[in-house]
Parts: sequence; structure tokens; C-alpha cells
Amino acid sequence: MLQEREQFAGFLRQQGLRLTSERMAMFEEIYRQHGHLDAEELLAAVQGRGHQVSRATVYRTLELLVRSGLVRKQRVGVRGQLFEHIHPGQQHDHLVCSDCGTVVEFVSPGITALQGEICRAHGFSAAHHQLQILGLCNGCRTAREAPAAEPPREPAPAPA
Amino acid sequence: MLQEREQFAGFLRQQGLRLTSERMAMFEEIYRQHGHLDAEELLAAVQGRGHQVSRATVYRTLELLVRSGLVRKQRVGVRGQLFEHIHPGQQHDHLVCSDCGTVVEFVSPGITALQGEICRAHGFSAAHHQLQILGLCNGCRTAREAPAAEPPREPAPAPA
DNA sequence: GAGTCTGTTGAGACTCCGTCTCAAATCAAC
DNA sequence: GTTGATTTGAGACGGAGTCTCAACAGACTC
Repeated sequence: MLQEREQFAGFLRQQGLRLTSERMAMFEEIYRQHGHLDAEELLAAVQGRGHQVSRATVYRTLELLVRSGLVRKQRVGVRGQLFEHIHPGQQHDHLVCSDCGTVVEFVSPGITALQGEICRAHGFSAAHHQLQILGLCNGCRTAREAPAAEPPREPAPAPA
Repeated sequence: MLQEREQFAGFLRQQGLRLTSERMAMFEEIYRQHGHLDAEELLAAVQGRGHQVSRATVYRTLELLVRSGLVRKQRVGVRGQLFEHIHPGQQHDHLVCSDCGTVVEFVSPGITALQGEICRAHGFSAAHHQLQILGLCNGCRTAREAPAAEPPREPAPAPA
């Protein structure tokens, strides 16, 4: 994380931007958390540590973190955009349960290979990809198959 | 499309729902269009054909079409959710240019294989996937490399 | 075809998420 | 410490989608 902090500070310097306490607080919070978090969660977390930060600043700083290459912005599951710090050297993707909304991360080198292949075929140069596989997790599938209590009418009755 | 219309009508009957003129108008419009369209576009198109339909009904009917398995809802590119009718037997994915926002569809059987593999490994049963590859299209890459007029400061300066 | 029942609709208020504005505060160069 | 540009917070704003409820209209019965 020290290295990433230096990367962020360097990015700001290079862009002629200031290294403010709000920006550092947000940077640290996002690296403290594992997995995804949305802007509101980040705001609450940073405020919870005693920093007075506004929503506008959260969005502005997240934008900077994305531009600096340290954070990835994604739409996973139902709504809103989620942020996560980038794990160097491994891009992961998501399995989303369409019943309960559970999100499981996975890493698949095969996709990176496919990505390159597809880009070549279409004259694109790929930066990164976002893959979401939607389906039923183990628990929800079992719950559907076993009791037959609930009629399986709707494919996805609003995740919790 | 006749077959799909019958499928939609059958779905409504089976669910004890009514086959209204608004629903049919929307169904026909979405099958007339190729590619993606968002709720507002669909609303405008249906209204453009003389049907008096409200925004609430557009969203409600799209929800039904998704549940009936005829339409897929996706987030592609920047914002909002897009709808498209499902092309039977082929799931396609998207290449998105992070400069100009161009969306290119592609079909890759390899991903379906990977999808199955990943689901098995995590105890999921897959319904479908959404893959987006973000990068630069041919035109934007050339424009970046050639003139060197604009400094390449930002990875993605807001697609048009 | 008329009557009735119940699902569906339209209008618009509402919510949620994210962006924008602008005066005040703050950082950094001098 | 002064100065000036950048950053911030508060809250207005905007777009997308949802919800509410009275009015409407399919579908069933007679």
C-alpha cells in the first residue's frame, strides 16, 4: 500500500494537483476495504473515521483514483457503480446470483486470452474487460429445487 | 417474430396477465429495432407510431419482456440500462471504445465454454453472462498515435 | 352485448445516484 | 505571511427509474 500511496501522490504531482488530506483519507479508506464499495459506503467510512468529507468530494476523488489507475469502477449486480482498488497483476470478474444478489469474485486467465483474440479480430486495443456471469448460487438453487414451497414463477424476484 | 409474439402472448396467459394493445405495441417495436435501445428511445418510438404510452408502462412492459425471456437488459457503455431482443441461439457481447463510446457486438463461443467451467468451479448454475471489453477502437487509436496534437493525459475523456 | 371484476394504464410525484455551482477554505509557491 | 489558484462543502440540479392512485379497459359471465 505504501507503493500505491506513492503512486497516487506521484500522479497528483504529475497532473499539477494538490495532495489534500481529504484525498489521502479516501485513498487510505479504499485500500483498507477489501472487495467493492459504492460512493455512499466510502463516504460513510471516511466520515466514520472523523474526516469531514462531502459527497461531491467523494465522487471527485474517486474519479481521480480511477484516472490514476489505482481504482476500478464497475457496475456489478443491480444498481449504482462500485469501486475497488486494483489488485496488481490479476484482473478478476464476478459471479452474481440473480436470486439473492451474492457476488463472488473469480480469476480466469482464459478470459484474458480470449480478450486479446477478440480485440485483434475487431481492430480494438483492449484496456480491460468486465465479465459478469449471472445465475443461481448453490444455496438458492438448492432452495428452489428442494422444498417446492414457493412456485418458481419469476426468474429473478429482486435480490435482497 | 410470429413465433416470439406467440411466446409473449403465451407467457402473459400463463401468468394470468392481460394482452393489451400497449404491450403488443412495445413488443413489436422492440422486435422492429435492431441493436440496443433504452427506455426513453422505446417510449419515443412507440409514441411515434401513434400509441399513447406512458413512461411507467414502458418500464413495466420491459420488465415483463425480460421475465418472458424475450428481451435482455444490459448495461453497456456509460449510463442507463439498454434493452435488446434476444437472438435465439447466440449470445453476443460488447466491445466498447473508451474514447468515442462506439459499441461493437461480437459472438465468441469460447466464453460460453469458460462460463460453464467457472460456474462448476464455484457451485453456480449459470443463466447467462455479460462481457464488456473496454479499449480503443481502430479510429481512436490511430488518432492518438498519429497527430500527437492532444497530450494523452486522460485515459478516457468522456465518450461522446 | 351489458355488467362486473380485476388487472392495467397515465400522470406526475417521488427517490436515488451522480453532477454542477459557487462562495469559502486551503494548499503551495514566493 | 501574502497571494492566487485549486479544492472543498452545501445544496441545488438533472436523469433514470419507481411508486401511487384514480380512471380505464380486457376478459369472463350471463
